Amino acid sequence: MARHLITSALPYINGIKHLGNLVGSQLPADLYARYLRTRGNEVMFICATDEHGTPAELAAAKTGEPVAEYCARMHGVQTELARGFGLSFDHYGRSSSQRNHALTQHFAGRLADNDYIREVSEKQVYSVDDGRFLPDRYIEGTCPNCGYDKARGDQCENCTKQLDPTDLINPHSAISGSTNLEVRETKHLYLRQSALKGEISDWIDSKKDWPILTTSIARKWLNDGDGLQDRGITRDLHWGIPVKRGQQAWPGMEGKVFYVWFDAPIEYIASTAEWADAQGKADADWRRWWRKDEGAQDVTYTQFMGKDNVPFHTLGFPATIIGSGEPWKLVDYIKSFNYLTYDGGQFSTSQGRGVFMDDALEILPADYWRWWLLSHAPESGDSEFTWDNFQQSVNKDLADVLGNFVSRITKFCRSKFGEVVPEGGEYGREETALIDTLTTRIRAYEDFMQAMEVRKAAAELRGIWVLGNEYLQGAAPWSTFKTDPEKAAMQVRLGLNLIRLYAVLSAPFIPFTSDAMLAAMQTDISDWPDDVTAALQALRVGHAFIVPEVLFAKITDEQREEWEQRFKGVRA
RNA sequence: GGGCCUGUAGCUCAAUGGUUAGAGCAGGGCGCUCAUAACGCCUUGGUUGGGGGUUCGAGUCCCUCCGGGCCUACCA
Repeated sequence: MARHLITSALPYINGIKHLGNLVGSQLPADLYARYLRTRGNEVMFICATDEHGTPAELAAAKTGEPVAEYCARMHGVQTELARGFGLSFDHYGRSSSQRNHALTQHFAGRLADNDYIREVSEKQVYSVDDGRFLPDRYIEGTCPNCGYDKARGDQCENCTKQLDPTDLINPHSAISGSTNLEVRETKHLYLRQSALKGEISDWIDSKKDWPILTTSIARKWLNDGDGLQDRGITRDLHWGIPVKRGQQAWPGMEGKVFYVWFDAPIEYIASTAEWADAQGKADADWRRWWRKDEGAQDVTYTQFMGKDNVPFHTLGFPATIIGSGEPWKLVDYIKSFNYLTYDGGQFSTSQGRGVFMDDALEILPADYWRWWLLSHAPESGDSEFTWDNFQQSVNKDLADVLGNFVSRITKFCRSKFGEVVPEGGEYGREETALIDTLTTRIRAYEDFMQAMEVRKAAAELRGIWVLGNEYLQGAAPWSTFKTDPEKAAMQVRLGLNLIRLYAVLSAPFIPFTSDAMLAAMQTDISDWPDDVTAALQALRVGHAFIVPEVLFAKITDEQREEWEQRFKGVRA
């Protein structure tokens, strides 16, 4: 039994995530975790909310809540939504946890001890009226290059010129509008990534099987310009992990916190510790997933993330781990995704554009979304969500191919034999042919799942569903019943067993429906079909079942049009 | 500006440099009547964005042009 550690990129705390966020990390990670579990592996699937940084403080200020309360509340909201989508985290932690405080401070201390930290004194813009230093992008003004009056301090969106905040004409705070800005001197810690460039570069080069998207982004950062740059890992904010050197005070760093991108990946580890705490387990129980000297040497660690997260996971976090000089587990495989776009534009949390997780669950069950998103996962390039495509795909795949298959065989059985697996008849040529084809396709499905080829796995699974309809059409029990009822019984028995088989195979994609299918078949036998012939005999003669409700109601044209209108603009 | 990704049927996508570029959906025809007007079979549909080059052979490699997207280090 292999051991698999799986992490999904941490969703940021400042609001409800949209479908693009979901499909870029949490959902495919869940697919993989569920698959590996059902294949008998020991799995630790970890996620958490990412709670620090300026946007969290501003979001809290907007609602009038203290930031700690805001984060606690939003963590609760996101936890419920994760549950609603069937995300099977072993633990959904918080980057603001005490575990993460201690670990982040520990890593900083180790990095300092190993001379991978340097102090840098720099000048930053301070907004007197806001009472805070402003990140470059929170300063607005007129672009000196093109005259655009809403240029940001890091870049002008209009002419794309890169800017320094001090370049702006009439600079003002993007938060309050205040022009009462001054440049102040402040001191920060930098992680000397440049000193680790060689090691990180060699490590990336050794990953021959990683997606091009992952390695090309990493190489770009490693080799662009002067190569990998040192990175500031502290900020002048109130909300965050106080800068400490291990458990010691860090002279000169009083009142400062670690940069959110320094502590967020460490939360993968901390969240596993939170899991142990929540389960009443010992430290050794989480450390065996992370410390190669305490049991993690045989762990396979896979990370899932959108492409925007790749630099921090290929460079920053590995630099932290390598630089610590301690035997923490480095990631073995990074599965990265492009973006899902919405009707030709971008999904946007800040602009409220697109479909958000709460809206999605309000209008349709989770499995509709899981199936569409995973079968259209943006693996080779950005992919687009349109209501038309969504309606067509879901109706065809789920309602017609799978749902209707379950419906037709259970209802036929009920009308001819009752709600019980019928007796009689033996397999003939058609049945052995079906089993051969099923076996071939299930093995292909396993390969795609193992390789995290999400779309191909979905297509293969769909193909397996189709085999059921093909079989029924050829076998035609409604015909054979008239001349050879025993043969019809055998055909129906096989059909009913296919439902159970499909429930098991489909569980990683559509777990709720899978449960409903098993419930209808009144069985909890969910072993993986290593032997298809045996798997198709799980429901024995005389076993009672229930004809289930329609598994997937179709999306009507009226619904599609209504949703198209409803989600057209921006939401408040 | 620089870098990376991408462009294949009406749509969404496949195709270690190697038969005649394949699937699903949509469209057309036939069949079936168990089923959510569902299912099955057959079928139409391509100058692989344009142009050059390398090769016995290019969707695939090289050059160039055009279109789309992303990143470019203080948002996360």
